[in-house]
Amino acid sequence: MARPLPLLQPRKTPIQARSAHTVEAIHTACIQVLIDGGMERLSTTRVAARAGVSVGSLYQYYPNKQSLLAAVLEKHLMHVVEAVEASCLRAKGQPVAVMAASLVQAFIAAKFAAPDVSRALYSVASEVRGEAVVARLTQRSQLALCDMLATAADRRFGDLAPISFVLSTAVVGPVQALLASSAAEPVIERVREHLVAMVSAYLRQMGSEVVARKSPR
Amino acid sequence: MARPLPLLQPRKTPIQARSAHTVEAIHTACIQVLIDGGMERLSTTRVAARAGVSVGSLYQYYPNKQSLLAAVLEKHLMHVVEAVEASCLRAKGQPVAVMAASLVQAFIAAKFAAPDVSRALYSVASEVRGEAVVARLTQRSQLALCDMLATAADRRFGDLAPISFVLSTAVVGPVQALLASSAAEPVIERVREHLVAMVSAYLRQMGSEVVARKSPR
Amino acid sequence: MARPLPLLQPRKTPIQARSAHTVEAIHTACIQVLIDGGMERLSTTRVAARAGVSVGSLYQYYPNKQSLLAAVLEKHLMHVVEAVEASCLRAKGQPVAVMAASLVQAFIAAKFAAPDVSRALYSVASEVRGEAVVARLTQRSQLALCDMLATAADRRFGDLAPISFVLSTAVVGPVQALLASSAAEPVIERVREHLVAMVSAYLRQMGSEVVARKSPR
Amino acid sequence: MARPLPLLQPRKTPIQARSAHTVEAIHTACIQVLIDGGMERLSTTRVAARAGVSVGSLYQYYPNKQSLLAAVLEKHLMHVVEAVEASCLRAKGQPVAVMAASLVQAFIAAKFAAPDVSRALYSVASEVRGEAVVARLTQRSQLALCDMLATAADRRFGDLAPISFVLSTAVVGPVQALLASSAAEPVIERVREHLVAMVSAYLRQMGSEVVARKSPR
DNA sequence: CATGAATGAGTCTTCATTCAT
DNA sequence: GATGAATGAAGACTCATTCAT
Repeated sequence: MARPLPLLQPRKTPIQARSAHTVEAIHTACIQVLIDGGMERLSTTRVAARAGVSVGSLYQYYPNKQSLLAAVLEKHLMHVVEAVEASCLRAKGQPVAVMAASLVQAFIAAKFAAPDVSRALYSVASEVRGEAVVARLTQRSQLALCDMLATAADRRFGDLAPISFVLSTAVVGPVQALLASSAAEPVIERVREHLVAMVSAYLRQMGSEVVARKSPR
Repeated sequence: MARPLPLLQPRKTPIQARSAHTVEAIHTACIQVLIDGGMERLSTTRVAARAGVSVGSLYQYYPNKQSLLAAVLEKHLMHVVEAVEASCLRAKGQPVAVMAASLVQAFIAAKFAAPDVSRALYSVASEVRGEAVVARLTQRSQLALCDMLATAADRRFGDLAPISFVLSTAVVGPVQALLASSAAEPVIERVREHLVAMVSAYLRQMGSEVVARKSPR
Repeated sequence: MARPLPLLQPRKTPIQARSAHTVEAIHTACIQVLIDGGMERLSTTRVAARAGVSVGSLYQYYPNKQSLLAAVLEKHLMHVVEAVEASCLRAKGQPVAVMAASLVQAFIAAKFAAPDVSRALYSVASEVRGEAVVARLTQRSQLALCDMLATAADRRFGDLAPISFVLSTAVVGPVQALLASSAAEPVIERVREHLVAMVSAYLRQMGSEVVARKSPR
Repeated sequence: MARPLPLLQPRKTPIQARSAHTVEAIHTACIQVLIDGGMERLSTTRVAARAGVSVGSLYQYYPNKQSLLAAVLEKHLMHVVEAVEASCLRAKGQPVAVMAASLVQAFIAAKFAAPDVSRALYSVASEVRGEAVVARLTQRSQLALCDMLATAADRRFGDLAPISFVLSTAVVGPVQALLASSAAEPVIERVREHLVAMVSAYLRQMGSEVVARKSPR
């Protein structure tokens, strides 16, 4: 990946800049092709053509098709995970109701920022390599969730593992269904409220109540 | 497509004695191939070979690869839906906690009856044709859920649509994750309890409490 | 072809009657399939289905696809040849202008009686087996033409062979072009007049003038 | 499709040095296969093999089998059309008898330059795509014919459309028949004389005589 | 380094033909 | 005699990947 840079570099890493641009173009093209053709129609040639580069160049950056897909999926899911992590940080020390709202809100916002992209990547996620990526990033989310949950203002939890597992996976079903049906905004809104309610109720249920003091922490 | 109604349609059946066997063999082979190769390695030739029939025979019963996959997916999901429907019938008139337990239990049991099959079919579900099948059967589940929810002993619900939507989709995420990670029995057990708790809490939360009387019915 | 008839036959050759009907149905179906799919889409299965019989039955009457096509082509061309023969008989002893008109008229009428059939069969005619059929029937036409030409009232011909050859082939080009372009009636009419003029002029040119007597034979 | 205009389009040419060779090889191979197997036995695999390239290469230059055939047919017919056009130019201003001779001579020469190729391509011409090519090029011939006929030294014509139509189509029948029967040289010669006579007589018949003056050029 | 022509195994699908019922 | 299920070779076409330029 990190090829040795030639010794002289008049401008800011010109070659890397070019590479970065190419990689970015390939990445975008891959998603485009996926959106309007699905996994079925995706081919390295097509992606390269759409990106405006040669197939050869594509293979310069990705050793094979699978790795390209994995990279694209990873980047997309990374966004989602980062959104979740950020929301976890923001909700630290808050009551579980706030946590639930923050979490669900962040997840849905991230997924619906580019619904067609999210939709297109589901078929990538169910590939062999894709599942590994999903698993890895899901675990990362769980870490952030555990971190957050441990600081809940109004609840104390026993084993955080199953809770974070459920939290990190329970919303994907409904969201996937919404994406698949190209649901309208108000429908999404209503479902989001329900999910907040569900998660909130779940957390309240699973945690033992903490007697409120003056300043929690 | 048109499943034979139990007692009618005497015609065609005699000759189909063999056909039925062939179709069944193809069906099974398709799942086998899917299990040990995934969508990536699934080809009509491979399926036919595994079924011990010629490709030609496969195409006698399915106009193309997609329709074969759709049929296989449909049959599998139908089992799940039927399990859900049965559980909904059984839990009618019970308190929501019972409903939650019944539902989650039925869904997980159905999915884990043949974990590898369930796992293998996720990649089929994310195909174009697959999504349609999923959507159709999900809706059918929702009908059964609405039916059940309307009879809850301890709660009364306003708009059942979003609730049945959430119920029918919220458990698939966790279950999919469990399947993907080939989770061990105790883990599954623990998650199931959590899911029951979550669904139960959600339903209690969304419904307005009914003052208990002398047990209606 | 002529299978031995069983010894007892109460009605008018019942088996043959049935066979004849089946053969006819297959024949018609073959043309239909040809018309709306071309040679490309023609298959024995399709023809049999369209004829309402089983493939097996089709193979009872025709040993293979080629022979079916040859038979269908032959039957069609036979109509044309018979029309030409009839016109030759009618024009016997007439002046060449009348012969020309009679011939061209008959040929065009025969071809345009069912334009789509004529059109569809061109692709059959260019098959290996088809060319043989065409050659054979063309020769038969030439015999009739020779017969007729020898009786022309106003001209005497030397070598009839090349003349009958040219006559039997010169009109097919224009007619084929008209069929291919689905020309409208008035266009066809105009071209027919031209062809009559051409053939007429040709015959007048090639024959040595006969001094008109009182009763030309 | 877009034939390279002689002096323009410098781009792509360098790399095409090889491509050109490949394309040429495919073209030739296609004709070879056609000659010794007919449309029936023509397959892209076979053509590629005969050309000494891979199927993939064939598909790099032709999107599908049909387009390959259309291209091959077009190239062949183009030769014929160009021969006709050239003969039309040469015969401009001559008497119709000369025109007839020039035209028939050119057509027959073009077709018999490579009789097996001409023969092989008849089956291509009766394909769907082939008919379109034939129609297009026939029209182009008609333009040249009209141009020529308008300058006839000894005749003046009314509506040139039907005449050019008949001229451009009337000789193909006899020629096709000669090709099909692999006629010997003297037979061809005799038929050619007849065709010249026929066309000549036709043109004299259809045009109104022009009073010869001091030879207007 | 980029390019894109070439490869050829592999995919889906069709179809003539046979044969057990 | 009729049927139509089964066969499997063969066809059209695709695509990941390589490598000479």
